[in-house]
Amino acid sequence: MRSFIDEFAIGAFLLPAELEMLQSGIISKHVAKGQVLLKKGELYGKTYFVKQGCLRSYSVDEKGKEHIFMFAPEGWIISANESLLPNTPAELYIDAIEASEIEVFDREFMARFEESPTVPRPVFAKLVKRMAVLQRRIIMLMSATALERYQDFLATYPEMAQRVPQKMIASYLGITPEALSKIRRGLAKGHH
Amino acid sequence: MRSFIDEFAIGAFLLPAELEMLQSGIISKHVAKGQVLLKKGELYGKTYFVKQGCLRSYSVDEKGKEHIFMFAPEGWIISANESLLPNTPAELYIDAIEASEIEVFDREFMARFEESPTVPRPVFAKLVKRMAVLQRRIIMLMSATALERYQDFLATYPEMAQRVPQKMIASYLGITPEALSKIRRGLAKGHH
DNA sequence: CGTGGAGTTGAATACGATCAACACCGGTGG
DNA sequence: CCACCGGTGTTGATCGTATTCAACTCCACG
Repeated sequence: MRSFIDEFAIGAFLLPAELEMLQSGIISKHVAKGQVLLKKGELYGKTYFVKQGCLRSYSVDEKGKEHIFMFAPEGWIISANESLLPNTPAELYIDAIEASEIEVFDREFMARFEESPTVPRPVFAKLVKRMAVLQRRIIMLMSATALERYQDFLATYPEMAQRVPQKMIASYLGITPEALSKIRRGLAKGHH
Repeated sequence: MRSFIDEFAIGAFLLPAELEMLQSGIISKHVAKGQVLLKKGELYGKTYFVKQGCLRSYSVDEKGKEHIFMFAPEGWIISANESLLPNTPAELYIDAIEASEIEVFDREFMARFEESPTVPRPVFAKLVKRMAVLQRRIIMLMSATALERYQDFLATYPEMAQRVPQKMIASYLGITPEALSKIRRGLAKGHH
């Protein structure tokens, strides 16, 4: 169960004193399944690193329907506004879909992070990788059918299909649970 | 017509010698309307800064249909794989939809950039802002109708609606030109 | 001029949403 | 231990939105 500091090799960029100060801004905690960590509109949107378990971020539209923006299993970072900017209200909800061990980067931590005139490359690299994921998702949403998106999801995140309930996969794919059920039926039939 | 160096105040982070070296890796050039700058699959995907004019990046699906990933008017940076990683094949096409003045960051520039253990905060901040744009787009694609997405596009990029042909807006919204035409008719009728 | 791309319109179609009903567990409490 | 319950997933009927295909207009540009 690696910590954020381990995962990003942040230590290598800092003096021991700086490292300790940074660590003091990171709070480890346990969250129960279903626990809501952040609600849309909250200020000082915290950022979370998942050591164990799985979080998700999602929006809720006018009709009360949830749309999952991302899943965050072990090793992932998740925040409520993809902008890590301070004082901007969260755009998403975040909750735990499994009992999880997480690290919380609080307001002071983010502020300290903001002050630095440069950003460690591993952090930048992680962001860049995530951009690629989002880009791919947009292209898929624009050009692929629900079936194709589901197959792509299975190929890209085989483990998630086991871990999360089907209705959440549907929510992530941008379709209804009923539609996903029918797609799966079609796959089962057509396969032999 | 600001340059990349101006726009991101990169100069403030560097010694004069470093700055000059950096500038030597940036090539200014003029591209004609319709000119293709980068094709999907090319290695060493270059990155472009738009001083004047407008570029776009897009994918082409199996049926030959184009899907516009982003427009890049003045002051924007655009690249073919959102990952600025070296040696990864471009995932998108890039071309000029207007005659444009651009700055090209070539392979050496990117390599030099990659070597640095840290990233200037303005560059990071720009990336973070773009993430927020992509996040919003994904939520819209999943939860909003074509009409809502069009209205959101008009509100968010009022100038683009004037500059680019309608079929490209449709392509950006993830719908067909016919569908957009009908949506516009509906708006015109319903409005008085 | 005339030609081709852009936009519009209409008819037929397809894909996914909605609504409603039901089967299938996995608890929880009697 | 069993009965009940709520949540998850399935199925079918119907509806709506956007696609596809084809025809036509209108310019911009050669």
